[in-house]
Amino acid sequence: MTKSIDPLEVDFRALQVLVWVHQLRSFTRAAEELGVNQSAVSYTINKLREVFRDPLFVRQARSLHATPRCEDIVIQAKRLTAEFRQLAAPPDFDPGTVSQKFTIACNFYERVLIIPEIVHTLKGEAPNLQLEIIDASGRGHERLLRNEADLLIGPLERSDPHLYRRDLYQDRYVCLFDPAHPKASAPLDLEDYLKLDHVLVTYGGHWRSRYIVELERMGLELKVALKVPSPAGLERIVAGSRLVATIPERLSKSVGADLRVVTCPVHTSVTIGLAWTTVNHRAPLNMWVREMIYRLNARARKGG
Amino acid sequence: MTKSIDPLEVDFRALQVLVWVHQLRSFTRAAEELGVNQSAVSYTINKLREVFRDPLFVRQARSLHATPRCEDIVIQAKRLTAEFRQLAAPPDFDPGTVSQKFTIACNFYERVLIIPEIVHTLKGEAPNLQLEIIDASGRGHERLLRNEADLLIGPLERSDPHLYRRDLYQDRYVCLFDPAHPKASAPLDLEDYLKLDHVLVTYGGHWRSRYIVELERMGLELKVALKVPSPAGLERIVAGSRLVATIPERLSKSVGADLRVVTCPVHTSVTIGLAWTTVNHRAPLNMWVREMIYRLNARARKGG
DNA sequence: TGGTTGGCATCGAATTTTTTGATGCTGTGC
DNA sequence: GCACAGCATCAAAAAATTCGATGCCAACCA
Repeated sequence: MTKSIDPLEVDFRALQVLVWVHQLRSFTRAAEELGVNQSAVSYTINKLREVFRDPLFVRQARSLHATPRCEDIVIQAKRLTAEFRQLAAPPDFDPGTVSQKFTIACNFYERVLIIPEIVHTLKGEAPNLQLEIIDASGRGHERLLRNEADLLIGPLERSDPHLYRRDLYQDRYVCLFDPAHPKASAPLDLEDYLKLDHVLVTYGGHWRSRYIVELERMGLELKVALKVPSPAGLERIVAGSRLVATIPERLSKSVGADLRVVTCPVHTSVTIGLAWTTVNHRAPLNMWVREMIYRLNARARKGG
Repeated sequence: MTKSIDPLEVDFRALQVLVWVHQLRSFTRAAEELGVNQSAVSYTINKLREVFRDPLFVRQARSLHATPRCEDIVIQAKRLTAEFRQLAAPPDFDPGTVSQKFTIACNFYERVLIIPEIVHTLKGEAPNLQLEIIDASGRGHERLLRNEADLLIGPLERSDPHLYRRDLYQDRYVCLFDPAHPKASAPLDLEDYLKLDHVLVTYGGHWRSRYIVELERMGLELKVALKVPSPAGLERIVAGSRLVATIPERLSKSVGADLRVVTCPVHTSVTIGLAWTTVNHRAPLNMWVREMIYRLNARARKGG
């Protein structure tokens, strides 16, 4: 009779039935309200009676009275269902209130060209966001998969089956010369290019710049006079020297201020894009940040 | 595919499955833990995926990763299930902390003889209880059924099918005389009793004292010289007069201080008891109060 | 006092949901 | 490239829920 039913097999619909019966003081009308048979309501209330070990509702004279315990349970049930509903509702993402952590992995290029604007906009629209920029160190994919970063911005090569990606724009390569360099004024052909003394930016990790890959594909090789891990300080290296550096065009706007910029004769380009994992694919914050970055780069995408 | 499942048909067991999968990072081991088939876990998680419109768990390389939304949901799910468990658990009633309202209906007799001790004990053990004593006005049953009172203490007559009851003790009737009254010293027989001038305590409502009912049953009638609604002030009415009052013995200890008390020749007694409704039958507070009152009257019950 | 009625309880049948066991599929590690 | 781990999926079985009909009880009415 008073067999102990595991409380866990109560569902929120049962609580809903309880609330309606309590509200309407009638099994029959609650059943109508819920669009089910009266005996289904009876069944549900009986189950709840066993779960709570309490009569919940008793008939007194004409009307149905709720026990004190029932009153209590109804109040809690309303709260629990409301909270669960809210939990189940598609999270109405509000940038203004998010206070989550968000980590972006990227490298020098993106830190100089993309990140500042992102940070500015993000901090403006989501002031409480705990934003962190980490160095991808040429291992962006790995860091994504380890959940060390929520989003990777960088030059994307192969399409990794584990990652989602979205391209932002393509960037051509240009060569940086000291303005006094003999080849600095004329258009540069491939033959001349190969004769120059090059500063090679390795970008640290396993990354190999697209123009290097392209040259290799053609069976050619660069005369590398100096290797540097990043374009930081590149300007002062090239200035006043015979060295030539090949870097993405957009980067030259930043680091090539007083240098001569000439189109690179190796016709290829690097694709800058976003990458993320399935874990974050549907996360509202991640989606929102992705969308924002994509929009911020709309101009660059159109070749600006 | 993304069909919208009503969140209300999620039960707490499903949330439990979610929590275990999250904990163990494995459908299979969660299934073992829960003692069900792996495909049942898969089924449940799939249902939750539809409810929450989120993958919840994604496989990445070797391991199962939880989405950010999932992390959030798990935290909430733990809280909700814990709260529901507590709600479903038989309420471990603690008098020290109850702060409910509790209303006792009774009449003059009980207010004088029983209530003071009850109030004292109740306030001692349940300091936050909001206790209210209301006058039954001879309509105690009615007030109970209307939930105006949680408990009725009084002389119980017929056994009302709607009410539960528990008897406390029985009280015989005694007669109060002015000490100077000629009949005050000797034992009183029925013949003399009927010749006396009586003060009849009506107790207000529909109540008829048991000795009156008994006399009636014998076809006898009292010479009523004065009717008063309650024993309040009875002492001063009887003192210095020829009038005789018949009241329950225990009451005479309070209101008959300077009067002569003689056993009433109508051999009957009134039963004082508790009455309550089904609504409160299983309510812990009500049960606790009932038990306490019963214990407090243990002495009286043994004829003290 | 007996008939009528409103409303919850209960029963067997029908329906729906959940579980099971078997099998498929995909990515990993050797 | 093969074997394995582990989730997905399928059909059948089991269990839970709902339905429609009916029972039953108390209240109300004449």
